[in-house]
Amino acid sequence: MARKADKPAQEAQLSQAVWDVLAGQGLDRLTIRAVAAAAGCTTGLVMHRFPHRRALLLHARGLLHERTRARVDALEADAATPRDSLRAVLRQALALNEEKVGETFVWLGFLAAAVGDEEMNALHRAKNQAWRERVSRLVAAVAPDWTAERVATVAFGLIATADGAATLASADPVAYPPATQSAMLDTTLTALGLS
Amino acid sequence: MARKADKPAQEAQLSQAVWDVLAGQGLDRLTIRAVAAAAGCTTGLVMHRFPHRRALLLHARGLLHERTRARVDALEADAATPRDSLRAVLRQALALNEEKVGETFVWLGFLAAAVGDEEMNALHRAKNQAWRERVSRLVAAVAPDWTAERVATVAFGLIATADGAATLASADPVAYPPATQSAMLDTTLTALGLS
DNA sequence: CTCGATTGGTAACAGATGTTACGGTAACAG
DNA sequence: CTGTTACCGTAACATCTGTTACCAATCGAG
Repeated sequence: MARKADKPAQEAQLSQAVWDVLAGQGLDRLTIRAVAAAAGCTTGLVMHRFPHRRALLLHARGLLHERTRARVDALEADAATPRDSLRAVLRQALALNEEKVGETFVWLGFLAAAVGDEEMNALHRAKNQAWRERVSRLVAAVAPDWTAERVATVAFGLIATADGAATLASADPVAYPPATQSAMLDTTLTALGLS
Repeated sequence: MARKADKPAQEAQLSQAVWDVLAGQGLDRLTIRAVAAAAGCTTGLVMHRFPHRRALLLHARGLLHERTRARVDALEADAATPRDSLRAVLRQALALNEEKVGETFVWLGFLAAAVGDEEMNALHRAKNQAWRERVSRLVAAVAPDWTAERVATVAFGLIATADGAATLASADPVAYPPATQSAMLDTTLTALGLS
């Protein structure tokens, strides 16, 4: 072998650069050169780590999924009751702070990029299915006597509410501040008998 | 004057072309030439109608808003009771048919394009505020004894749910078919005491 | 120490993109 | 009928994009 190069670390750093550009400048400015500049390297390194642009995006997309999964796992493990767990997991999907606003922008950018890109779309569907199963499991734990159909319907509603609220809040933080998002989530959970 | 040219009609046709490209090929394929091809004209006409690309996108974005506003107005006028009105208006925000799936893709594309584009973002905020006021008004009509704060919170929740469901369903129509979306909305409305 | 392999930067290339300049053409005014 | 003016297609331009080819630097193996 030759030089010591921590490939996974570099790939993670490049993925981070993809996030930064995506959250800060939008999808159309997401170019190889912009990513390289954000990562503090040249386009050469980028193209040595990833065969082409799509591979870079797909890796960054997977890493985003992995990061949120780890965070949600920790939240779920730390919660005392199923109710707390469900609420905490849904709260982390909201755009309650600057970091989450950026993350929602990134999520939105990837979703928009998935239009007309089957592989990206498949990645989204897989991640979303895991997310749906998790919320369904938590709902079932809080309401053990519900039918599977009602659990699925309510889980869908909660996911739509949380993702939709994060999207709205990211695009208009003034109209939907953290306290408003939080109150809305609690109101929804209470109405559904889950709080 | 010279040749007869129905400018508004052409602008609308070009906006429709923007719409088609955005829904069918995604945001990164939304180029002047692609729009011209979809509209069946040349890039010359496009650049004669609009000073630059951004103006074209902004106009198309406004037209999308206008179209949905007209549709929602009609639904609200046709409804017999406030409850029916609220339900009908929220249902049209879902992705219940192929056309609405495409429209959601377009909405998503514009939202992603608004990242890092202040003018586009301002347009989104204005449209969203009108949407929020409308839903708030309908909720208040169904539940006249609620406080203004509860009305606002519930309206936010309903908008987030509908928009989120439309987004999820557009990206994964198999997992979230029309019947599932519809059932979810009714479940949410019932839980909130609005059906 | 030397050779080879690996790493990563430089620069070039082909293609696409937004935009502009120009020319022909059709309709209306007189 | 004719001149003028709005209309719009053609083609060029400069720029930006993804991608590739090439080369210098660096480190481990023998």
